Amino acid sequence: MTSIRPRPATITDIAKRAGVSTATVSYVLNDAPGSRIPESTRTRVRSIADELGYVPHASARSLRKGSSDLVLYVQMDVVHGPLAAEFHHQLTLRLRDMGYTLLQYGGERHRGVKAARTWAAMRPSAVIVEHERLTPAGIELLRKSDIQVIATGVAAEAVKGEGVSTLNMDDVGVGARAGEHLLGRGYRDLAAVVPRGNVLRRIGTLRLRGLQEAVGPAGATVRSQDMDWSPESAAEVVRTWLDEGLPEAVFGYNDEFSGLLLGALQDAGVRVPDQTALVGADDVMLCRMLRPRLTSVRLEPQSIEATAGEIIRAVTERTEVHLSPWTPVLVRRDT
Amino acid sequence: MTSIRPRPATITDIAKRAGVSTATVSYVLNDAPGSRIPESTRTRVRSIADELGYVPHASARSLRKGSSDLVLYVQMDVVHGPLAAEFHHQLTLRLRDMGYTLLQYGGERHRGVKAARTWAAMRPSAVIVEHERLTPAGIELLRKSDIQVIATGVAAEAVKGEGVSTLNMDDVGVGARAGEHLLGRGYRDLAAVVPRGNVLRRIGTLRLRGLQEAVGPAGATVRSQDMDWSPESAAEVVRTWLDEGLPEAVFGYNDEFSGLLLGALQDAGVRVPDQTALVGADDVMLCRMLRPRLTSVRLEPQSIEATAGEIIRAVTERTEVHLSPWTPVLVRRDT
DNA sequence: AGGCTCCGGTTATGCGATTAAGCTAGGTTA
DNA sequence: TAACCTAGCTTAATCGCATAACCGGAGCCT
Repeated sequence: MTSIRPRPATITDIAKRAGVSTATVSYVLNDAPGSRIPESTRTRVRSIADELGYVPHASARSLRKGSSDLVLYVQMDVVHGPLAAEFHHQLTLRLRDMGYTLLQYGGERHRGVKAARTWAAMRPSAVIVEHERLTPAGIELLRKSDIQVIATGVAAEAVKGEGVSTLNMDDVGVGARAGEHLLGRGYRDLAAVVPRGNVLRRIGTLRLRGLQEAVGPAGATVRSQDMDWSPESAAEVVRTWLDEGLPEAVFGYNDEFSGLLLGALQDAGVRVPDQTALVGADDVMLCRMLRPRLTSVRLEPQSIEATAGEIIRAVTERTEVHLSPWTPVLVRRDT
Repeated sequence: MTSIRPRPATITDIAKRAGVSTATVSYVLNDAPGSRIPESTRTRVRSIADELGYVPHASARSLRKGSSDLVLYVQMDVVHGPLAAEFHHQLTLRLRDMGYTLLQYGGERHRGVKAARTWAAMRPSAVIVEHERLTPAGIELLRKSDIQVIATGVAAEAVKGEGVSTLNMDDVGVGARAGEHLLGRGYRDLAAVVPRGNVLRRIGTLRLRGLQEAVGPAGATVRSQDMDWSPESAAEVVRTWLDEGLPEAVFGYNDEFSGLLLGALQDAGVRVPDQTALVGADDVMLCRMLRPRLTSVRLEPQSIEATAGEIIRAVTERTEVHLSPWTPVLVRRDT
């Protein structure tokens, strides 16, 4: 019952059938410049290759050539906002044009040396990875394998200066923009939530810091509170506010958390924005689904194309680049 | 200025330093069973490997072994809902436990033979891919390279019977469940929207069909309309309804589209659900952010673990499996 | 003394591809 | 007629690794 497993065709197979050497086949299929092979042979080789369904073996090729066309994008959370999605897409296309293959690896949740070993085993040209996953030892290991490292995410700058490129997200700026807006509207008694969970908490803390730094000098205060991504948690937060006295304005970390808060506020009979203003962040479609429509801080890409181009430069020319290609901008709506 | 590029350490480097042959190194590092190498040599080799930051070259290894540990998950859109995300994560972990590496390739938007060639070049053990990207010729090419094919998505069954495994999504069932619910509540004049765009339109059409088949026999009618994923488009749809007469109930394709419709309905002063009921699908968090809370049809995973297990079976044992592991279930809320 | 076993390795080969360096037959030129 | 081209290939080495097969010496048995 064990059917014979098909073996992918190799240049050797083609060579045999065409009655030439593998070298010739290789020259033909790669259109090697300067090789003197007549058109008749070329067509014969090519048609046989076609007939056999030949597909070059990428890793055999890169093993021989000693260079890799692989770029690894390490990211475990598949869902990550429209901005990142667009960026990822652009990057993929442009890398492909440069002869690279961008593969996303969402495998392990691990970090440091262990993670670096996994990535290095694939011998990519570069690894694009959230900076939280990097440790000095991990970076060292990657560099020993001549793999470019590009750190992304919140405060990617933190790992700067070790031969690592960075792609920074100005989360402090996001908070600041929210703060400036609320201050301008005359609010002084502010509140903010910070999400629980490893990665999110970091981002949240930075956004909170931006908010505080923006409103502090004007004498405004910010109460902050942890929150989970659930309606129950939102309700609890709102209950605390009702107990302590409703803040004049709330910065809800991002649109999704703000959406939960808005629901909870409405349940509690709080009029938004009359009694309490609300600002989200990311400016996702949700903002325009809710009534009242949610005011938000969006990260405006300065130029996704240009950014992708810089990343490419880091990969191909093996230079170090430091980017922070999103400008936080307030989008004012009803809340 | 051209600094010398570091060369990743190889077993040859280790062998030289340790004063043994590469074979010994290989045996040691792979803990080859049955080889008789004393502990003293083992520790020496291992510590040198460590010192050099040695990481095995995955593709050299698989080239030699003649087998690939790569499974390719071809998926363009990074954002694909929480269900798909969870599934992807499970799959990754379980495949890893079996010694496979799941990589996501979102490269090209292309399909058919050209796409198949790209995938085949990486010599994966299996390719998991939306069935829309597969053509008979493409499948043929993959099979020639001994690559397992697993088709996913809407009506993946369409490509059944060619040695291809399928992972089907019961979108007809989603529509049906919505229909049954609305019928049960006594509505007879229904409306539905179908998203524009290649992939979404297919899903939408299937959900619509399910709805129609469920309510048709009872004499209910379904008006359907195209819609874009934008507030403007939602407003236009609502305007049409106001002109033609408000439907008693609406099936909004999914939660996101329903959210937009809800906003537009509220803007038009329509009371939901009193004047018009609304049912979404996917049961995302958004449902619990909106007020009124959105009723939705969720695809309940029968067992993500079991499903992942079956996929693994297809990959490892090279068998053909056909799965449809999500059951559509109505989640009743306010609308 | 000769044969056997076991230890601690080594040698050799090949996976699929690339590529520098040959090599041969036929034609051209001095 | 000999020397020299050139077209059209082929040979062989190599990338990093795995693995079957082998090998020399020490110790033991008969």
